Amino acid sequence: MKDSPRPTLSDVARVAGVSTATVSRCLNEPGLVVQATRERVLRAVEELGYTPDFSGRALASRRTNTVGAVIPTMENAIFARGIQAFQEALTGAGVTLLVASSGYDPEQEAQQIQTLIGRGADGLLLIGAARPASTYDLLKRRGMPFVLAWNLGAGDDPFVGFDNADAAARITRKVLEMGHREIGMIAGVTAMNDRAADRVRGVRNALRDAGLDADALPVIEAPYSFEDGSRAFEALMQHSPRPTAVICGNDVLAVGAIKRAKAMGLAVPEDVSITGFDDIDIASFVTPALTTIHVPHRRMGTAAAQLLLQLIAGEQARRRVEIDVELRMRGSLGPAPQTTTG
Amino acid sequence: MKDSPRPTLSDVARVAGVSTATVSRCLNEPGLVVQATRERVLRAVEELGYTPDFSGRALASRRTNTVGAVIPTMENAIFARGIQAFQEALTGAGVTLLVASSGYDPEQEAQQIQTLIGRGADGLLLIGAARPASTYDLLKRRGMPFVLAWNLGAGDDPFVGFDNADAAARITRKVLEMGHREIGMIAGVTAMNDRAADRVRGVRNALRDAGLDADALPVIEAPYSFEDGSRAFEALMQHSPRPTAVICGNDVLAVGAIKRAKAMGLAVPEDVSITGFDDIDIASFVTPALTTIHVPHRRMGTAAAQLLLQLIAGEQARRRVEIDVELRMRGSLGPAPQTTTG
DNA sequence: TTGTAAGCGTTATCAC
DNA sequence: GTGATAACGCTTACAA
Repeated sequence: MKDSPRPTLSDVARVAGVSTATVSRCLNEPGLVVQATRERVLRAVEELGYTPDFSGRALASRRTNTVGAVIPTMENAIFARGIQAFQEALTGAGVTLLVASSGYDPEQEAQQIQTLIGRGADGLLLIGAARPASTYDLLKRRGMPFVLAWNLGAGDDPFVGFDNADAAARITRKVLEMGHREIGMIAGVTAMNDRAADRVRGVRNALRDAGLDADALPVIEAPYSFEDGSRAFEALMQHSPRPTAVICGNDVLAVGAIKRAKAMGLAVPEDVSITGFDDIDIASFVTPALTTIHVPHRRMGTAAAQLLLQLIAGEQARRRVEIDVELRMRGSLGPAPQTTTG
Repeated sequence: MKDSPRPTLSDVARVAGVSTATVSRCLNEPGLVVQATRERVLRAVEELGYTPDFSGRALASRRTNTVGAVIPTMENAIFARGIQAFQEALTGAGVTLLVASSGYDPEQEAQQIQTLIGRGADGLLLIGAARPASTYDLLKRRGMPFVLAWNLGAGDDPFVGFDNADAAARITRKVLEMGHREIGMIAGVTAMNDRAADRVRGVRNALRDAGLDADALPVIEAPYSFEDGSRAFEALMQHSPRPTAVICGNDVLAVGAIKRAKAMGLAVPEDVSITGFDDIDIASFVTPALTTIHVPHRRMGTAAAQLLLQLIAGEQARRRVEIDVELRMRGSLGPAPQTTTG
């Protein structure tokens, strides 16, 4: 069990008594090689434990069969799900996925994109649409196929996503419809996150459309954790007048809010309604279950893979794929309580 | 904004009016090049938007500064967290991470390992210790540094993990200490998952040590989802005698179990106690909060990165890093109810 | 059907 | 300090 150096194509060729070209053909186009030779070669491959070297292959063939994805973080359940599905779809097509994470930092994202290009990625998956023009320039100068996901793309950039602002407006209209007028929002951190920012914008739009003062909406931003959702909720309840409904930028914040509401002795939804966004597993498991926007993250990942593969293959494809999201009405949103001050 | 082919080292060399060797030096050992030349070269790099080609570099230098990780799935929160930390630590050291997922299938894992070796990974992170001997052979024949995580390694294989069986035994002893004698278990799927299997074994060991019949322990296996935890709980409650405590193989199953218990009109922990494992965020957020085993997933990921980097560098290192896990006593585990038939 | 040989983009060893 | 030039492991015309 000693450290043998990695065997190369020529090692295999020597052992099998053929040329390197034949070995290469056996591995890539077995049909071009006669059975007897093929068996001899494969036996040598087996014996030496040969694995093709990716760099050599990529360099010679100018193809990598690789795509890259730059996501903000794996610790967000929605990306974990979506990327898992994205990967499964790629694997099915014989393509390898390289994942990098940017920590929501556009500079890091640009850096990671450079790295992935350097690694020969045939195409890229990126999250959201907001990034420096320089990053788009880079992509386009290189003719690098890319797909944006989890949001709509601007211009004619290819995307597989949905309108975060519109969805947020939809859930807000529902809240208004239930009679709420004192509304607060717990948003995800909007800096460098167009999805979070769009959701805030959507809520404001809906308020404005209903003739309310959108600027008066109290918004507290919070990182993606139950605990931060809880804290933000408590802070929001200090606002006067106290909100009867709290719209959250994602389900994790909403679950945190529900928990704190209960701890504060507020009944949900009798005293205060709470809504989420994303419809991750826990949304239907929390009590009361969360009224939220259902986003089919896995389906989005799969569709993104399909589009990206088509773009890479240079096939004709619908470049702008809008994914349907749905309002899921559950127990956490109820009618506004009767005001006692009438 | 047209598709320019990727510029190469010689393009830069030509534009800067120097040799490719000089350009290479500018990028890798700037100290070896005089300032004036360096500036000229860097300007050319900038102008052309040159990015080094990874394959060419890897081929020539026989180094990749890349490590690979093969995890079962990104959809499990504990891996998402641990891998995120692993990646951050690597990035800090200038090393790129390639992530692949195996779907808990040892054959796919072996396949992914081959791919990562082919891509020139300098080292690998693998989850758990149970895999075919052939996989270990492959690794060792190649002299490929690797680190196992989330479990102890056998022999002197390097690992950063903890004793799943021991931890499960610990929580079981606590359950026994609270007076429970009718115990049931909801386990993760144990096929091809040594962590899940070890946890079942640990529970049985503790029962045996307490003089109970370990073989009589009702165990239901369930996939990693709230819903499956719920279903398994309901099934387990049909068992006679009905368990007064249900030990779950992970927090997700436990949260599912708690929810169903409430829906069945059983108070937790008054009527039935429920415990988890992992201590993911939701464990402290569910009501009642989950008694569970706290595993520092991020710390494990960071430590795994450190060990792997040391092994790759050929440095002396403690190869067997056991991570401390702790029993977190919370509301979901209470004293056994008094038997009415006693 | 198989072999020969010319690259692919980089690094690294020599000279100069 | 800088420039030729030979690898690195593989694919792919083109020849045989």
